[in-house]
Amino acid sequence: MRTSPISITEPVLAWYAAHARDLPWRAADATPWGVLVSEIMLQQTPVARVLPVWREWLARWPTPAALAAEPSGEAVRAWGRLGYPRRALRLHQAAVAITERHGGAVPGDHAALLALPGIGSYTAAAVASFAFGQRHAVLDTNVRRVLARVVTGVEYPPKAQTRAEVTLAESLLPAEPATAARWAVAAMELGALVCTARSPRCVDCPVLERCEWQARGRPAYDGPPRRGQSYAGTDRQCRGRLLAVLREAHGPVGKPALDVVWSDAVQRERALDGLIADGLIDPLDDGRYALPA
DNA sequence: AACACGTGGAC
DNA sequence: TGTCCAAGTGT
Repeated sequence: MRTSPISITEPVLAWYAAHARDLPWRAADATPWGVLVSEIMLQQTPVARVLPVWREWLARWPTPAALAAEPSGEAVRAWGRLGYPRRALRLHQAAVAITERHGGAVPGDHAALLALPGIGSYTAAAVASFAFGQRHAVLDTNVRRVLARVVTGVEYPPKAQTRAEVTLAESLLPAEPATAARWAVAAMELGALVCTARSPRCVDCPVLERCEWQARGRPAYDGPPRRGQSYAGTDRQCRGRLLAVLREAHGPVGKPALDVVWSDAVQRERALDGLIADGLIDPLDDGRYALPA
């Protein structure tokens, strides 16, 4: 452990001031709701794909109450092809909860955020930090990779987040809340732009001289193979096809319209049942199917 | 703790 | 072409 907080945070903050991307949810006029929507959309999803959808959402639903007033199916439809559509459903549920329990204002309290559907440890810390300027360890995949390299000296963090990582992230947090919040977003940005998973741009790194991975000669990852997620032919792909039919339809659709998008009937029924169980598709009394009301 | 959960761009 | 990966959460 070759770290004192100042030695890493200072250069990263300076680098961020000069190289941060100009993203709308970081603008001075961004609301906590805008930040929250961005954080949910960005889960496992690249910035470039989120940008246009985020703009549509914020223009259409500028407040949690505006979204809560619409059927959840509208959220699912407007989610488009971002993937993991249950996020849209949970964001709608969160909007309802915020409207009912918090008077329509996104809570700044970490515990209150954590209690909202679809918001876990990372997102609660991110919203509290980015939207409310609070001091929290914000540990996402970018930050975990940066710390693994710079501090621990290995190419990739462990598969599952460890207590040690949380402790390390907390130990690096600047004392001032406002500075801590800037460090949180700066460390993420460094991971997203410079300390990337593949082909890191070490020549552009503000902490190259303090990087333990660099000091060790950038040894390649040595550990159990990192999970490769197959997709073609899976229930996931089948669910995606099924839901796409509903998203693109104007109203309810009959069973045949769903049947034609997947040939394996057993798998198709299983996937449809799953979508219904998840609340992403409503089976109507007349035998047709629709996005949820 | 491991697994399910979408989608598409990059190499 | 297939693999890897992108600001995780819920079970």
